[in-house]
Amino acid sequence: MGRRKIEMKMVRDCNSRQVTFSKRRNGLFKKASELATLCAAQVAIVVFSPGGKPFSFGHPSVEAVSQRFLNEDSKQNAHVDEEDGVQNLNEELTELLKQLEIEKKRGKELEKAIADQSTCKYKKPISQLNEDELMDMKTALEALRENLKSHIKDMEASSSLLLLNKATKGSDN
Amino acid sequence: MGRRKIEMKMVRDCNSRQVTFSKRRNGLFKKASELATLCAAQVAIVVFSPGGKPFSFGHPSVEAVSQRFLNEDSKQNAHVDEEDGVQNLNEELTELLKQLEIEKKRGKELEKAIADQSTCKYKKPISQLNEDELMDMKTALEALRENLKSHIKDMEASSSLLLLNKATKGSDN
DNA sequence: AACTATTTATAAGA
DNA sequence: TTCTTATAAATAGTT
Repeated sequence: MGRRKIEMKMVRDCNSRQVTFSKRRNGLFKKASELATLCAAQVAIVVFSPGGKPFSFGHPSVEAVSQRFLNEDSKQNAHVDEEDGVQNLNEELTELLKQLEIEKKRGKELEKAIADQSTCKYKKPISQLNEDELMDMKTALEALRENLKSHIKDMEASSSLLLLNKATKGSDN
Repeated sequence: MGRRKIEMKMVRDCNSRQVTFSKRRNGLFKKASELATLCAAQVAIVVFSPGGKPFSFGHPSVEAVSQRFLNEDSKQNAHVDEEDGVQNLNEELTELLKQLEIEKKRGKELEKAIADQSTCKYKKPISQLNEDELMDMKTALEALRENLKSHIKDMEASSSLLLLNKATKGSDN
C-alpha cells in the first residue's frame, strides 16, 4: 500500500525491514484497537521484531485475554454460541467484572507509583532530570495512558453487554 | 474505509457488529501474516468475539510466541523503546488529558445506560430470568457503576498530579 | 457472499 | 527519525 506494490517476501535489506516492521506494527496495533472498540471484543497481540524485541497490545490486557484463552482451552470447551441466552450473558458479565477487578487493581498500583514519582522525583524541574528519571517518567505516562485506554474500552465492552441484554429482552417480550 | 467514515465507537446493531467483527478479524489476521512474512517476525493474536468465541492467529504458533513472551517477562524484561525528551513528554501529557476527557464523557453515558437498563428491567422482568439471575444482574450492574465512578475519580487525581508537574515545568522554562 | 465508493494504510522519498 | 505523498489495500454500506 504505497508508492509501489511489494512482493510478499521477507524484506532483504536489514534497514528497510526494521522500518517496515515499525510501521506495520503500529498499523496492526491500531487495527486491533479498532476491532476492540467497534466490536467490544477482547484482543491480545504479542510480536517479536526481527531483532528479537518484544512488543504487545492488549485489551483489556494481554494477561487478561491470555488467561481467558487458556481457561477456554483447558475446559476443552467447544461450546457453540449463536443462541446465547441469559445464562451466557450472565457468564459474560461475571467474566467481565472479574477482569474489571484485575484492571482496577493494576490501575491503583500504577497510580500509586506515579504519585510517588510525582511527589519525590519531579520536584526537580524537568530540565534537571537525568536520563533515567526522564525515562521513568515517560514509561509511567505511557503506562497510565494504556491504562486509560483499557478503561475506556472496558466501559464500551460493558455497555455492549448491556445493549445485548436489552436486545435479548426486547425480542423476548 | 468504505462508503462512509464511521465513528470509532461500538457498533450498536448486533448484526452489523458481527459482520464488522468478521471482516476486521480477517483483516487483522492478514496484516499479522504479512508482518510475519515481510519482517521475519513472530506474531501471536488471540481475539474474543462479542459473543465470547475465541479466535487465534500465530506465527509460528500462538503457543510458541506466548512462551517466548512469558519467558522474557519472567526475565524482568521491561522493554523500553526509543528516545524521549521534554517535547515528547508534553505530547504524552496532552494526549493523556484528551483521553481523560473522553473517559469522563463515556463514563457518564454508560451510567445513563445502566440506569435506563435497571429501570427497564424492573418494570418488565424477562420470563426467562429467574429471581436469582435477576439479582445477580442487579448486583453486577451496581458494582460496575461503582467501578466506573472510582476509576474516573482515580484518573482525575492522577491527572491533577500530572498537571501540577506540568505547571512546575512551565515556571522553570 | 459480492460489489464499489471511500477511507485508511503504507512504500518511497524528502 | 519524522513528515509527506502517491498508490495499494481494507472496508462500510449496498445488492
